[in-house]
Amino acid sequence: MDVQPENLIVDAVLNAISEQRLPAGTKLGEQTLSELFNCNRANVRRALASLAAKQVVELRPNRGAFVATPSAQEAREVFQARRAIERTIARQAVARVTDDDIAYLRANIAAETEARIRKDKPTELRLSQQFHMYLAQLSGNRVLERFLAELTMRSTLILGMYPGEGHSCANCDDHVGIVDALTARDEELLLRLTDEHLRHLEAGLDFDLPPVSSVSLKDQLLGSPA
Amino acid sequence: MDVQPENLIVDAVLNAISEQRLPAGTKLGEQTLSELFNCNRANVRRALASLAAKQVVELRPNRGAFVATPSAQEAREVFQARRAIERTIARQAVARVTDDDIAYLRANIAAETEARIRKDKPTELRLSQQFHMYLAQLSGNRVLERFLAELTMRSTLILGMYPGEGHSCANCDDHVGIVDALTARDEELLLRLTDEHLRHLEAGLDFDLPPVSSVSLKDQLLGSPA
DNA sequence: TTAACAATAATTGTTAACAAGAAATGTTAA
DNA sequence: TTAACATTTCTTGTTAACAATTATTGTTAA
Repeated sequence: MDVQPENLIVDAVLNAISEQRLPAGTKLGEQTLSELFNCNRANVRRALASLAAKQVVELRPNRGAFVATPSAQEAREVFQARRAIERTIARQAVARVTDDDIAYLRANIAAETEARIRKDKPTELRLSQQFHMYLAQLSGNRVLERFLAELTMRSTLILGMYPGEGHSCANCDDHVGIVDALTARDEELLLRLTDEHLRHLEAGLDFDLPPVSSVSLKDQLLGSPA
Repeated sequence: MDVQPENLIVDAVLNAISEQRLPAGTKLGEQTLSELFNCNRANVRRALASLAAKQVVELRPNRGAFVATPSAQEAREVFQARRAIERTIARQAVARVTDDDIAYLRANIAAETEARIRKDKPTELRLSQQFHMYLAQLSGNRVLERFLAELTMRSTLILGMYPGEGHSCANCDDHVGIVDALTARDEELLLRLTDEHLRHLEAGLDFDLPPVSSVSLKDQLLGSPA
């Protein structure tokens, strides 16, 4: 059995968003995608509908599909939802985590740190998301896992739209603390650190400055006229 | 601007599931729906894809669309997710609730109680779901609201599949307690009652007895051969 | 009667052509 | 040069016909 082309498209778009190669607002034309993936438009439309259901793509009637552009309000809601969900995930994870899991998580953090030093932002972002999603898998609750998958994706979009100070180091540090709490099976500490970690992320956002001027071709071709 | 037929279909199916007129496992044929709603198959397929994204419909390749049949494991996951989400919703609600909201909620409970006495199960189910969704709206968090909409829908399917004792009265009583806690702005009590309410619902399920034999025509035509 | 097989019918999946709408381009007049 | 308008081009939305798969029915042989 071969892979459905629509899933290929969905995964490709999600990966691109995960690594911030696709900025918020980018138009996803049907013909463009159908040529890129050698498939007909029906598959493209299914893929776009699926991405829209995940709130990662916005479908404007007669206008086309665009990478979602979360507002400041949505950003707050996303992070509040993450706190609600990751709290429960953490409680489940601390009860189910094995030594192998902890080894994996530490390796993940090491790779993330290394990516940060290499200034490889895409890899760093992907690994950070992977960290959260691994805990979600660990929880054994696929409903929460699916919800969090959507929320981390939207979080990446939000981080791309409202980039405050680059607090990537703080991110790794937080993750280390979380794994330490997991290792100690200290639930109370884990819950506190998880909540604080998400608040750090949210606090680092800057909603004021950039209305994120159109990322049109002009800027990409001529560079920013400082 | 007229209404998109696909949204009509989605709403109709969701309403039917809300009132348990559509049992889990029911086949949703494309032609059947396209004739019912006087539209072409493209609209039907979009609607079914949308319902599948909400986890309310299962799409089996080359086989068609069926109302989802949540397993016992999924049921547990759904209720755990609800506890996570409704906890945060309750915290937001208690901070934002107005007297008008409380009046609405009490009227809703009254109607629910009356429906129970009338033995009007569909209305009772719909109103119970409405109660939870009103609190979700009150929270002001549309992400959580959307998640809960999916979860309440799946909960109704679950209640239909694994019906334990009819604890509808307990349901109303729980709701009364929740509104009382809201009225008193007693957050701690509210959180406790909300959590307990969801645990009551889950505890009332009976996973053992009915593998829910095919709800095929036979039973509907001949009745159960006691 | 039952089981296996064959033929038929019905349903889903795919494709391409056409219609409708929006964006881009080009033109004209102030 | 700019602004408004008309034309063209491109993109999305819709429809219907066809292909492929599955389910059903009918038949035959044990």
